[in-house]
Parts: sequence; structure tokens; C-alpha cells
Amino acid sequence: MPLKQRAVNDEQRLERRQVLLEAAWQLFQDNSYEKINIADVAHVAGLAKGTVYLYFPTKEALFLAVQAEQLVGWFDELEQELSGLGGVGDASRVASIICATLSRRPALTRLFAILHTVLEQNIDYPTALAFKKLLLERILRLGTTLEASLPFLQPGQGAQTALWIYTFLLGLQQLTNPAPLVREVIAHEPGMGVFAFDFCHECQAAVTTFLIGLENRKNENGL
Amino acid sequence: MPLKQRAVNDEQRLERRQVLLEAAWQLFQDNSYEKINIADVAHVAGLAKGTVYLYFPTKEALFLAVQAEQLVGWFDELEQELSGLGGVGDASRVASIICATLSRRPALTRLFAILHTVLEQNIDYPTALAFKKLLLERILRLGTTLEASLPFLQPGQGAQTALWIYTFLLGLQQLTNPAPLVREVIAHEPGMGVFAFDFCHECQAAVTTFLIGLENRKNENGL
Amino acid sequence: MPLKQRAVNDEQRLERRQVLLEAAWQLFQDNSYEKINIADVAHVAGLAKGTVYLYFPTKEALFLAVQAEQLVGWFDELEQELSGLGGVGDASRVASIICATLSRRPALTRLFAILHTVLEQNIDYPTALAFKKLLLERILRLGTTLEASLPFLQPGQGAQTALWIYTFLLGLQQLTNPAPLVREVIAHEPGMGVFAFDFCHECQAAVTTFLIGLENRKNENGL
Amino acid sequence: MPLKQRAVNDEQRLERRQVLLEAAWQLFQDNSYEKINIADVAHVAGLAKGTVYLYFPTKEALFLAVQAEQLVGWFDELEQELSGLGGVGDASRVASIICATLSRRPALTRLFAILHTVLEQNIDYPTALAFKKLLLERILRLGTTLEASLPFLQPGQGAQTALWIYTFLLGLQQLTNPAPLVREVIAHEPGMGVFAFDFCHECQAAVTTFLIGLENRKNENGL
DNA sequence: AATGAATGAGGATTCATTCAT
DNA sequence: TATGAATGAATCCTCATTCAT
Repeated sequence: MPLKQRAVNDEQRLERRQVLLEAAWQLFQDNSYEKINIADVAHVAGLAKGTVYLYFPTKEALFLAVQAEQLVGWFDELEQELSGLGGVGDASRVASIICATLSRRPALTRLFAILHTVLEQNIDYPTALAFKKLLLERILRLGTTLEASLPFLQPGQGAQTALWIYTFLLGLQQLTNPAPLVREVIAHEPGMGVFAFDFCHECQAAVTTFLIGLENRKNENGL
Repeated sequence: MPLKQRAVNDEQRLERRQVLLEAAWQLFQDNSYEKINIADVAHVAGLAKGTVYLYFPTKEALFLAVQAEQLVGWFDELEQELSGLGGVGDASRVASIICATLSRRPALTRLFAILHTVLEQNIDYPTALAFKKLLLERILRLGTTLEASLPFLQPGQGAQTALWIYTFLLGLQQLTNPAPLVREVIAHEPGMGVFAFDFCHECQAAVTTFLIGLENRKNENGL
Repeated sequence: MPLKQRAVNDEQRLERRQVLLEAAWQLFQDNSYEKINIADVAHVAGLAKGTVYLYFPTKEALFLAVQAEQLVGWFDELEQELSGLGGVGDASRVASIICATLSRRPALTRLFAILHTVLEQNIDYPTALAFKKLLLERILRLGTTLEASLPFLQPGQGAQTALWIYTFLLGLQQLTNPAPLVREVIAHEPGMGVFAFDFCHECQAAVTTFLIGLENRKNENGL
Repeated sequence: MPLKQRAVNDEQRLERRQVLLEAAWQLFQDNSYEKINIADVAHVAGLAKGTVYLYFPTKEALFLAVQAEQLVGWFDELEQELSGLGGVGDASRVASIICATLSRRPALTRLFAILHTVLEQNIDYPTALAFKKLLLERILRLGTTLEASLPFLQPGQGAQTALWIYTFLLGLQQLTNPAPLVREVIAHEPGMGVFAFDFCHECQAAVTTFLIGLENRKNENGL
């Protein structure tokens, strides 16, 4: 007995798809990817297990879609705030914005890490292509925005910079989200303070440094 | 088929342990962590499944030991080459050395990524502590070496720098080791060239930039 | 190969559950609990391994359900036959009925033995409670029936008597179901005749004796 | 490197065997049979794992020997105390002695239960024979003692009585040693008091009743 | 006789995915 | 389109036992 009204037109289908994405994202806040199973997602979404597969061919595809959605959300916010700088941004301010927007999405970097480790391992060509196209488009757009915000960036350097920052964030999330036991080790054992990263603080410092590096290379021959 | 005689003294036991570590490491070159099972490791080592558990209490402990060993190997080489610079290193040369030593260990950064995602999730306190102590010690030592190589680094800044570089590498490996299918997408689709990272090249450029950033911050108030 | 259509309503689900219970019970006739695995049960039931877990959360829960079902069946028959005595039963007749009904269920007492040794070790509170409630209810009801059948039993003594008889049967089954090898020893070696119990015969004699004991204590102060 | 002095004569061998039996018995006080492994026994005995197999061919044989030893100890004590009655025992006193001697050995009845379920399943013919011979001898001897203590017992009825009592005890131990969770259910849920057996109390009452039954059957034709 | 390193059989359970209804 | 019953692959670890030393 189907409890839910059928989604007969595209709008309803998109709406249902959205419900699933949000269910998955919600579960991901508090659980590791492996701990989340499709039954949970379906339950949170108020749908049946089989229904999930009407919208996403695999678990990986589902979370890749979550990834895409969150990525767009982050990039949108990021660009909006960067635009607010009005072309007079400096390294520190840009770094601040990146940290602030990411701090509001603590699970996003964790999702990034899974992207390359798990999600991309089990999808089909069109899905991979679509995702990469999206990512490419946004990276390029972000690059343009960065170039507009940071006067010292030369044309074309923005996208590269965006990718590097993205790369650094990918690593940073892993170091700043240790397993509970490791967190305990760091907290209790003397000398382990070096590992007691704070994401926001590190992000701020490292991205600033990085941008300063870029600025000071601007007169050298390109990377 | 390696040695079959029983390991009756400590030396032989260490040797056998080594055989297991190498078997695991070898399998890891071509397989994801999840795909590798203890039976495989035992088989490659020429031992029985149960024997593995005489040397390592869990699969995670085994790969953590692999990690420790490879880490030490890399740090040793890294420091040796950095020492060769004789205190007159610049950002670019240091970056070169990091890239070169890592290029000889293409699976190492992948192992790093697993460290924080999987390995540290399922080990006990003493194991975690021992590993973190090792890591701490080597990071600090590397920091000292970096300070010696890069004159612009202030005392105490070396370890921080080492950690940042390590962080960046962690992220970089994920981007430069895409799944086969994703690699295909990148290769075949137009415009995807931006994602066609070459690990060595990116590493070189980004680490250099980063170090330049550090150099140019040296007169500002600390991070 | 039993029904293969899906169990979509409660009736069909109960039917399928029943098929599983019967498969487990059938296997238990000829195998020890440890020797039986879920794959066997599934196979006999004509289902897949995973399907078993849709109906029973653990192996223990499955066999506890078998136990409950067989218990009810036995108690039903027992009470029916005891009721047939019409309140003029004596020790011997009651003992006969117990023996006769149990003789038709040679594996039941073996299942009882496992109940306390294995099944109750690995179940959750609600399951344990439900089973104990069932057992309690039937023991009490049997007690009432016994009181009706055996005039010398005082009010309230029936349940106690039922439990004692149950206790004795529990022990008796262990002695009358020796391992094949032990059976061989008993058969071939001289003087071992003492151990050559016949369940029915022993049950008859011992329960009779026990009830006579109760009868003759009736004038003394309570047990 | 053998840590222990070698047992070169029979006396030393027996002594070492004894150490193993006591280690096994000690571990059995607080652990289920399945939880105990040979490595533990060896460790407690201060010997190596392999050494255990010089004295007992299998785990089952080891615990069967434990059983034999404890059985003899119990029977010895039982007979001694029964002899103290001086031929003027009544049902109640005999029951008291049985309960008292068993109460000092809370793990013994648990061992009995395992005997028929596990131990006898995996031993060889000579071992089974030897054990059964021992058991037979002691049952018969206990029978004689019982006949001496209980005047109403007819010649030859003692052994039968001993076996019946043994049978009852076998069942009783299972009901009086519920799994922790079941114990909780019994304690917390209303009406479950019926299952809150006390071994000693039940034993006393039931054995007494049983013996009274025997006494009152003495004029009827034999069981 | 003693050791302990080596062996390898053995099994319940989860869960992504399919498909009959 | 929705459901949820059915599937079955996939795997780490224990531990009794053996046997080379």
C-alpha cells in the first residue's frame, strides 16, 4: 500500500528527490557514510526503501547528488560574500570568508573526503561526467570571483587558486576531525597539543599564508 | 614463497612481521584498503590466515604498522635530502625534494588518507598513542630540519609548516588519484584539463607558493 | 520447495514464519543446536539466508520461537489429556500422560536444555520477558489442571508441582539422550545397564513416585 | 625454552595433571565452558598451551577429567555425611545433606549439564568407558549408602534412587542458574516470583518429597 | 617433556539492490 | 510510481589442535 501520493509530474518528482537529498544530508551530519544505510535514508524521508532507487541508481549516486547540492550551496554563499568585498579584498579577508562559510557546514569537508575515496568508485560515466562538469563550472566561476576580489591575481590564476585552496581544505578536514579515541589521545597525552587543530583557525592562517605566497610570486614567471 | 621455518626468536619474529608488512604494502599498491582482506595478505606472505593475527591483532593494526613504517621511510629520506641543502635552501628546492620523495611512493598519500578515515577508527588507546607519538616526533624533527633549510623560518615555525605541508599533501593525493572512471572522464571530455593534475607538478607549485607566503609573512605578527 | 510467492500480508507473513519454525524444528530433530546454521534453516525452508533475518533477528530468537511453539503444543496436548481424567486422576495416570505426550516429542526436552544454556544467553529483554510470560502463564494453567486432576493437591500446589516435574524432565532428557558413542558404551559394556534408561519408563516411575510423595505430605506442614 | 622442570616420573606427571585440572576448575567457577580456552587454562596452570595436550587429548577430555574429579569429591563427602546418619536417616535429613554438599559446589551442577550436552560428544571410546565405569561404581556405592541410611529402601532400590535424585539435580541447576538478563526479568517483572528458585530450598523440598514418595510405594509392586 | 608458532576451518549477520505486487 | 519482501555476497576473527624446535 503506497503511503505517499505518487509523483506524477516533474515538479513532484524533483520535490521528492529533494526530500531524499535532505534526508541523506541530515543523516550524514551525525553518522559516517558507512553507518548510513538506504533504509535509514528512506525512513527519514518518509518513503520506502525501493523508492530511493527510483530516484538514485545507487547509494553512491545519492550521496554524490548530496555532494553536488551542498557544493553549490557553499559556492553560492562563498561567491556572494566574496563579491561583497568589492574588489578590494586581501588575503586575510578572503581566508576569513572561506573559513566562515565552511564553519557553517562542518560535515561538508567530510563529504569531500568521501567523494574521492568512495563515491567516485562506483558510479557510471554519465554521472561522473555530470558531476565533474558541475564542479568545473563552479571552480571556474569561483576563480573569476577570486580574481575580482584579489587584485594581485593574474587572469587565469583564480581557478588554480581555488583548486589549491580546495585541496588544502580536503586535507585539513581529515586532520581536524580525528576519531574519538585519537581525540582522547591528543587531549590527554602531553605534547600532543600540536595535533589539536582548530579547523577555523588553521584554515584562516594557512589560506592567508598561501594567498600571500601567491601575491609575492606575481612578479616571478608563472607557476 | 618466503621462509617457512618457525620464527622462534625475536629476530625471526621481526623478520616475519616484516614479511607481513611488505605483503600488505604490496597489495595496497594496486588495491583499495577495503578490497584487501587478511587472507590475501597471508597468502602473499606465504603464511596462514591465523598467523597474521599472531603479529597484528586486527586488520587496522596491520595497516597502521604499514603506515608507520612507510612514514618513517619517507621522513628519513626527506630529512636526508633536506640536510643535503646545507641551510641554503629556498622554497622551490624544498618543494622539489618533497615532491620527488613522494613521487617514489605513490600509494603513501592514499594510505595517509585512510589513516584518518579508517585506521584510527578501530584501534585501541595504546596503539593510537604509540602511532601519534611516532608521528609527533617525526613532525617535530622534520620541523627542525625545515628550519635549518629555510633561513626565513623562525624558531618553532618548522613544525607548523611541516604540518601544513602534510595537510596539503593529504588533500592533493585525493585529487590526483581519481577513480579509473573519473580519470577517463577527465581524459576524454573537453575542458576537464583543469582536473588533470599531475601530483608532482602541483605539489611543486603549491608548496613553493606556500613557503613564499610564509617567507613574506615573517615580518608580520605571527599567524 | 515451499511457497515462493511473496508474503505481502500478515497472514502470509505468519505462514512464512511458520515455515521457518518448522524448518528449524525439523533440523533440530537430527542435529545439535550448534551444528545447525541459518543457511541450513533457510535452505530447508526454501528461502534465502537473509530472509530468515526478516523474521527473526538472531539465531537464538528463532530457536526461542521454536521452543515457544513446541511448548504450547505440548502443554495444550497435556492439558487436554489431563482434562480427560475428569478429576479422578491418580499419580500413575498423570505420569502416564506426561510420558506419552513427551514421547511424541523426543527432541523437546533437548530443546529445553538448550533454552537455559544457550538461548536465554543472547536475547534482549523484551524477548526474554515475552517468553517467560508465556511460560509462566502455561505453568500456572497446567498447575490448575493438575489440581483438578489430582484431588490430593492443595490449592496453589499445582504450579509448584508442574515446575518440579518440568525440572525433573529437564534432567531426565540429558540422561536419556546420550551421545552416540556413550550409547555404544552403555550397550556393549557389561554392567552398564543401569544407565540404559528408557525415557518413558523412567519418567513414568519417577513422576509417579514424586506425586505419591506429594500426596503423602499433604497432612504435614507445607513443603 | 622450557620454563618448567620436566615431569620425568609418574608422580611428577600426576602432579602436573592435577595442576591443570585445578586451573580448569578454577576458570570454570566464573566462566562458561565456551568462554574458557585452552590457552587460559595453560596460563593459569603456568604451563604452555601445547603442554596441556600432553596430558589431555582434547578440551573435552580435560573437562571430563575435571568432572570425574569433582564428582568423586562430592560423592565422597556425600557418603561420609550420609554414613554419619547411622542408619536412622529420614527423607528430610538425606535431602538436607544432598543440598548442603552441593551448595558448597555451585559450579558442579553446571558442569553436570555440560557433561551430557558437550563433553560426551567429542571423546573417544576408552575415555567414555572409563568415565562411565567410574560413574557407575560411585552410583552403586551411593545406592548402598542410601539404602543403609533410609530403612524404607529395599535392596537394589538405592542406585535407582541415586540416579533419580541426580537427574532432578541436573534439571534444577538449569532453572536456578538463569542467564543474567533472565534473572533481571524475573526480578523486575511482577508475577515472575514463581521462577525465583533458590537451589537449596527447592532441592530440599523436592528431594524430600521424592523420598517420601519412595517410602510410600514400598509396599506396592516395584516401579 | 615442554614449548609456542603455525594452522585453517568455521558462521552469524548486514545491507545494497532487485523485483513481484 | 510505490512498496517492502527477498536476495546472497562478502568477511574478520577465534581457538582447538598440530608439530617443529
